[in-house]
Amino acid sequence: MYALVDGNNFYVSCERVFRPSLQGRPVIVLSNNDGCAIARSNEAKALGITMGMPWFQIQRQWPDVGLIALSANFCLYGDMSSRMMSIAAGLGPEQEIYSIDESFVGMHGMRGDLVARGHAVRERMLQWIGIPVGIGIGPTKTLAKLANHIAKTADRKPGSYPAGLARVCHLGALPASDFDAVLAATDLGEVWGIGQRIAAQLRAEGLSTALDVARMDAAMAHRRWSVTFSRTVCEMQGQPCIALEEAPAPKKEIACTRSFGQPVTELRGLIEAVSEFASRAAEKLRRQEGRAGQVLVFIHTSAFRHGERQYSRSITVPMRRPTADSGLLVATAVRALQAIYRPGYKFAKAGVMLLDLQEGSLEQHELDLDESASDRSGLMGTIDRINDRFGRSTVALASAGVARCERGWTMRQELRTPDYTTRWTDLPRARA
DNA sequence: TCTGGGGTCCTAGGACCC
DNA sequence: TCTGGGGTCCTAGGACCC
Repeated sequence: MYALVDGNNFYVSCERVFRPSLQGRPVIVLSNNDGCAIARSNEAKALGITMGMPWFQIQRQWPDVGLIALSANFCLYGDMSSRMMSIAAGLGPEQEIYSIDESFVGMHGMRGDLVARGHAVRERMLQWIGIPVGIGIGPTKTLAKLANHIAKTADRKPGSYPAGLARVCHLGALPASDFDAVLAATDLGEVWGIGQRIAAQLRAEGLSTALDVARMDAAMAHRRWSVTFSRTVCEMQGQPCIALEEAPAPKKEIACTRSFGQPVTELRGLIEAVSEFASRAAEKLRRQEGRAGQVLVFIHTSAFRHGERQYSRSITVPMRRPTADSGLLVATAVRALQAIYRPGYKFAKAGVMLLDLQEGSLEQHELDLDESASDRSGLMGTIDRINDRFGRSTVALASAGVARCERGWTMRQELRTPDYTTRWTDLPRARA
């Protein structure tokens, strides 16, 4: 058996822990640049605000409903996430951390009442960190995920499912007829692995529910769609095809990309942005002790501005040898940028990706008489430790721009809450 | 005026090889 | 009139996830 523990409206719930006045009100959390909604409280969902809806449109459509919007505070969410994961780990012997607010737990060989155990962990989560979660249990990860959806929906919309499935739902414990009835009441689009495209194709075939998917022929699903989708069908039938991954695999590519707070036309601004993105990506790379063999840089204008001239280009540059040196990666990224930059456009977004990643231990050395290319891994380690201790960009490369306030490209975050749990000066105060 | 960021996997088709 | 067969590797693009 597998369980999936998932925070309800996670980012909103994190904010509510430190601002209880947000309880019961429509609250949304906005993406970087305060661009669009990426988390919604139940009240905001009930209003009709959808995932990814642009903020300017939401303001226009719901001007007078007391809606509270907050800029995303990923420091806070990341810290709350690790607390949540350690409590979720109490559910069973194995754990996979699947995303910032979701964790699969392997419950193989566990005896006793798994539903009661789920409720106990859920209560502990509420009491210890104040985050409400839903727990789904099933014989495969896909069914656990579906059970989680049912647990949360039954909680939020009474009457949609039998009340006993709310908050903690164990699909593996249901009699066959009840199992079928619950799946028949669930849209196929809710199944993990079925996105918009496949959902539309299945509907065109006359299928509409999760039960219809569970009754498909897996071999046919492979022939007509893909192996990936045939695995989804098998998992819906209770046959595990997707393993629990306890240790996170090293990344195969690392990206740092951002939309700008304002359009950028000058090369100078783009150089600053690309320098910063490349060094952020290099930091992530060193954290997994990897080296990059290639650097990709892209820039593009905003596809949403229909009246304006559009330009979009990317370029991939190989490194002479794989490296994790910020200086080399930044210099390469800037050279790549210069090759694709064209004046006269309003650039909206840029990004750097590190590709062809390899393990640091496999480094190939070469006879090198050029001192400028000497090994600076010690220096990089020192920079990383300083920035870990004193905060991001305490030490940075000068090409990323020194006067932060003058950089027009940095993102807008006008509605950001304090870093309650990760910065001494932001600690909440308790009054007697 | 204003529309996020970071990933993975699979497939098809072309290049290339013998 | 006639023009092989089989395999691998790489890349771009699609689809999916949160």
